[in-house]
Amino acid sequence: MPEGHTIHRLAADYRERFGGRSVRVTSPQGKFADSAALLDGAVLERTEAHGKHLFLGFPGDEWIHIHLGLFGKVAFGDAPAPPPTDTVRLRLANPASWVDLRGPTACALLTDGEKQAIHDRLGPDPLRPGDDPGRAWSRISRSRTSVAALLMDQKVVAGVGNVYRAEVLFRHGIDPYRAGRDLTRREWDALWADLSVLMRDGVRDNRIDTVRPEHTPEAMGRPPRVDDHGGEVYVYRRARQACHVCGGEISTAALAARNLFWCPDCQR
DNA sequence: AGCGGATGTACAG
DNA sequence: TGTACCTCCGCTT
Repeated sequence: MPEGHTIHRLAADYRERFGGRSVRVTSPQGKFADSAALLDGAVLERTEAHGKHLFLGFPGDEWIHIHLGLFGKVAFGDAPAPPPTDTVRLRLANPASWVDLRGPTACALLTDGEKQAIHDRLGPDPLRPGDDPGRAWSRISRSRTSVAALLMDQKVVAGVGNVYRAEVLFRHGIDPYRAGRDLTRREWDALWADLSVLMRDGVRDNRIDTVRPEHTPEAMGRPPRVDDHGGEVYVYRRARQACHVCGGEISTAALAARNLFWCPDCQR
């Protein structure tokens, strides 16, 4: 699940169910138990997302910093909460709702300064209003690194993961191995604008859909595809299958320990 | 029962 | 560049 859209959605969901009220804070698994005890009963004042980082704000400029990593999961529900299992790192509960966090890469109590340090090392986020794509461009335009690697670098752009990377490069016909400095400003601005729209849709729908209406199975006269990850996409995890647009074979390769997917015919 | 992956990051060298 | 870490699920035996 977790690319930036998931985290922004979580920030909104935590706010809606728990914001502005006192919350019970526990760590059934124990790894966050000391901090949970400090916060138990405090009011959740605000929530915030930057890229894949989630921040839950409590009085005194104290923040729970959550990063889901690859495996982290969050589950919300209506009261009464079920008995927690021993993998629940963090549970929030109030009379109406509960939410469990499992398997995060990070769940820690931070000061305002420590939180600021995280913001400072992240690039602009297409989902944060006012974030400046020019900051990303200044790095991209000077880099010999591939645009595929740059899009995954959270210091360059915050929130893009393996699915949005593959999909946005396909939608713009860009070869993932092209060097950042060989991108034009126009191409970058178009990528950024597209990411903003795609990820905003992702927040709304809680899934990633990137296929334009004219390329859906219905529009192309194909059988509806069997969907194995929750959204309709052009290339992500479609290795050796037929491209929705040109019919050619989708390629895959390992790039920095992640699987890259692209259509060599459509992306040059 | 046991394995291999997975929308991620950090650190060692 | 490799490896460790977090958890769950679906596949194979």
